[in-house]
Amino acid sequence: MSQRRPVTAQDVARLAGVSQSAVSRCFTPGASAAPQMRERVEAAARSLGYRPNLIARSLITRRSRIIGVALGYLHNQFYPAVLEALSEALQAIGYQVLLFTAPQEGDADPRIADILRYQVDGLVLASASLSSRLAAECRASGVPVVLFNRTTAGDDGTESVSGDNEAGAAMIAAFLVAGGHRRLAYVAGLENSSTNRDRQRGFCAALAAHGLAPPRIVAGGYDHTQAQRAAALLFASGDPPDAVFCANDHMALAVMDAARHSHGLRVPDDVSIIGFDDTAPASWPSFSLTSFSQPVAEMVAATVGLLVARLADPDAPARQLVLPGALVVRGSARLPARGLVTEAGRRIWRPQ
Amino acid sequence: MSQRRPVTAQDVARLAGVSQSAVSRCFTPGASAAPQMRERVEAAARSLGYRPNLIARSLITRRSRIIGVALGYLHNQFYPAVLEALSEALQAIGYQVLLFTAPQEGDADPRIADILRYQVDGLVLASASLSSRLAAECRASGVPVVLFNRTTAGDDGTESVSGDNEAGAAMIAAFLVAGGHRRLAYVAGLENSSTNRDRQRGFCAALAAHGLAPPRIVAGGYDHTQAQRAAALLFASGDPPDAVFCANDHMALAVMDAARHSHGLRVPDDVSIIGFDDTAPASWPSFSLTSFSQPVAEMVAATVGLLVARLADPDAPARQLVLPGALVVRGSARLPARGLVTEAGRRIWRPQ
DNA sequence: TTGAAAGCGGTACCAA
DNA sequence: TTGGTACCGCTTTCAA
Repeated sequence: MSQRRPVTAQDVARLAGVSQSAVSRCFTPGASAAPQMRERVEAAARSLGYRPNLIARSLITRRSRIIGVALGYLHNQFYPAVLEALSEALQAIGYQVLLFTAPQEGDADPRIADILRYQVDGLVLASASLSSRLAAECRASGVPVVLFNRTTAGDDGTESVSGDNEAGAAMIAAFLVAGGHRRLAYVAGLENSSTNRDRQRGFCAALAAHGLAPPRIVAGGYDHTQAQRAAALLFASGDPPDAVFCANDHMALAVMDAARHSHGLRVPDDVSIIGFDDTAPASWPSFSLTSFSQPVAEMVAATVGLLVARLADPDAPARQLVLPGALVVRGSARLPARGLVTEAGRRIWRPQ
Repeated sequence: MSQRRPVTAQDVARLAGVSQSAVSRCFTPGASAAPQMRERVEAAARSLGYRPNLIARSLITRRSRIIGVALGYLHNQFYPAVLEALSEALQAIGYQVLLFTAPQEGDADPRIADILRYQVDGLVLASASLSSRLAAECRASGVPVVLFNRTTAGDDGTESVSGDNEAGAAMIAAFLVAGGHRRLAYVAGLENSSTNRDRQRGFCAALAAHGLAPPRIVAGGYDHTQAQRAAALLFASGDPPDAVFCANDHMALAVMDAARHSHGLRVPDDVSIIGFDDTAPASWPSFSLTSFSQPVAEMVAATVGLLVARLADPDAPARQLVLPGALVVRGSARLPARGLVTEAGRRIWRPQ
């Protein structure tokens, strides 16, 4: 029998012969209620199929137990992995994820402003296409915001959790130089993203520090198709690179495929390719991609930690967390003579 | 200035010098309000940064404009693609997605029962690990439920949208037979899933219809690692198959990688491999996987359509939609002599 | 067209 | 420990 009118606490109260407040108390963890009454109420609730209405509850408690999560491009496997981990972690402490997908291009701000009307208890912004202004706006309205895998340009007090993009990219540069490469290229991610800015800066600065010329830079937009075009630009040119650092794995896989199948190059014999993120496909034998690993589990845990802390104390100082990663060495780039170590089952590079 | 107390319609009313109900009307699409008042209210709302509280609204309208979406394993690229499309489609008509990730193993029912307390307007269940009992329970509580990429065992009246798993698998069998294969294997998905049941049944029945022996069946659990083990079982055996149908792409990629890199086999010269779903990586040159394409866009549109229809009329008859797909032919399986056609830029197989 | 008032389904305070 | 009651922020009659 499909019941049209949902069962309310009032219905349960009537059936159990108690007041509605008593019913409420029976469903409130540390509230006072006599065992016998609690039993009667629970029996009534069970028989009616009563489920407390969380919407009504949050109206008064001013806590929805919902965290908004804004994501962009789910084709890059990094994000599904993040989303799954984040959702699991939040569910484990009694929160649900209200998902918000932002188009890769264009202004997603007006649409995400909507999410605030749902009274989310917090917000995780993991899309580069969301402006920093939006983040500031959310903070102004009192909603804790954590930027994930991105930072704001000026340190405007928005909390963030990210990997060490600059150090990672610098390590990749050092690794390639140690491997004897001299003609380097960088396939860039989204121009306006903080991750791309930091990775590019770290890579270029490290190359300069090693006395090398700046890398050739081609746009990849963190996009698979665009990265294929970038590969064509690089490999069909008169002076092809001997190593390519791609700003993320998603593009690196495209570049590797193009190198091998469109340009007849051997990897790493003819060209070394390195990615960033260390997503699952990087370890697949077809790719065996050397990549800088972002510590997804730790980043997610840190994000949840920041959220929880701020929920408990809205005036806690905002922190910008940068979590260290590791260069996971596989077969897509020529190996340097030294510095390779095995740690926790992964082969990583640790110079000196 | 971070405002602790959120702005309410009452605040706006006071500032604009009108009643609170008037403010409400100004934010209700087809409500009556004099242009001049509307202007005053909008100005006041703007200056205060007022955002109608959707939680409060849904308490009275009994519509949350939230759709719950339950997903399992996001490592299989099929699901991120579905989630993105679903979220976009729902956002476009003013709904948000409340995400629910179910562990691949174990009983996720108790945790998802929670989602009902959020008063979702509808539910999309796209995880095999959710019981049909749960679906029935949701329906009983009056929440429209659509099963996505799965069906219930008995036709118990739960709506569903799926690809034509049986016909697709049968077509794959016919394709392999036409390609001259005789020693077939099937890498199975989750044992208790409807998709696996249908694909296995379709494959086996078609083989039998062609007078072939039943395929060798090994368990893959829709999991990448398990599929690698399945490949080892198949290729290291005394009588390796000359063609393997994997119940989804995610496993097919693992099997292909194992075939090539662990067992020294050439694809498709030594063994043909076919998948199901036609996810993005299938078209990557490294794999060039022949796969039965599930029409994700159409499936998502149909799902949203069912939801909307049922929201409008809860008593509409429940429908089980099965959407046709196509066998997208690439390079991972030997080609039959005839039946290959190009359609909308895809090479597909259409026997007679 | 506008405002007053009655809820929506709960929580939380109060006095009993 | 219990029940009564005043809200939470909004929508929706109903009169004016």
